[in-house]
Amino acid sequence: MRRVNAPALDSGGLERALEQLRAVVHGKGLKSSGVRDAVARAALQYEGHFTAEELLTELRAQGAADTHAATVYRVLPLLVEAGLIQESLLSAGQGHRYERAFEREHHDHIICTSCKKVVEFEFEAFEVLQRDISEHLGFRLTGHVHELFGVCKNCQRAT
Amino acid sequence: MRRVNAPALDSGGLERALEQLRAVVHGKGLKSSGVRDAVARAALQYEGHFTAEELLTELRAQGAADTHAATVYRVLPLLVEAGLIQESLLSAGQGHRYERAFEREHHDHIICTSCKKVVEFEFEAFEVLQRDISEHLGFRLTGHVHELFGVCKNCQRAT
DNA sequence: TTCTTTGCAAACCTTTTGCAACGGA
DNA sequence: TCCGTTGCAAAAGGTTTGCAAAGAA
Repeated sequence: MRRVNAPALDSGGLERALEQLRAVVHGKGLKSSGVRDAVARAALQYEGHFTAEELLTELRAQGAADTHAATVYRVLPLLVEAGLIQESLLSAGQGHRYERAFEREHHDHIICTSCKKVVEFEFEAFEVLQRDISEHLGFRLTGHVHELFGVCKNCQRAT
Repeated sequence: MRRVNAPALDSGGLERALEQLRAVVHGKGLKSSGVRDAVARAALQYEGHFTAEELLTELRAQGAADTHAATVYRVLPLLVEAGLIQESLLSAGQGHRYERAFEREHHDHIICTSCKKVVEFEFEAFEVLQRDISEHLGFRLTGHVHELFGVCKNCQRAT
């Protein structure tokens, strides 16, 4: 088991990601667009987890003042489909959350219910067991959600 | 690992559950009520997973014609607090889902992404590993969400 | 030019809240 | 009687959609 960190995507990675997005977009018979690329860039460079609303705020802070919420909501599923981001922190309620998936390794989350801190980790044994179980139950495994909740060291001490 | 089934709650279990609800309610300085008990009964007897809306439909089908959605939304968190039901199928999107928790063992879910079938299972090894990991990361584990997605045997064949 | 994308506003859906009437202890 | 509960309607929060103008190929 090990913690997993999310180093920022460098400009090369950003380029590769946008390239991948364009490939998917063209593959679907759609067109590229500057606005969509801007949303993708903001999502890829966002540090940590974000909602549509938070991404919009970030976009506006970056100068894309007239980007509209509806556009962000329209672009996010495309970015998921292209593998640039993925849904995450499903249990957080109210508002879907996303995080970068492009050039980032698989991981699960443990969340402090007191201070909301999120630690990301990877544990191969889980992955193996999940595949075993799925097979036993007659399923071909395609994905999973695995979130742990607890109280972190800091918050335990504070009590 | 084993499949876990949810046998219906018999009238004795129903009585115990309502008793437990009353205890929690009184413990909070609140009052019992017929409407709340009716919502609890419908929730406890609901087969499978349900949303607030679905529970409301069921209630009305059972003759509680004037029960209002707002009431259901107000009662559900109480039922969770009293341990009669729990949130479940977080990943299903649009609308919180619940299932009975009272006199029912812990389990996780695997969902067929094609036909939406849900199989419930219990795997002690997961529980142990989760505790280990949490400890390693400095957390005191208090809960988790674990949902697997895949394609069930039937749907694999159908392809 | 031909479609797709975007901004805008309105619609939607689920859930929450204020309030007056009702009901339990 | 006192205070919590309920129905109702309105509001709120997140997301989707119809439409005309703007943009990509």
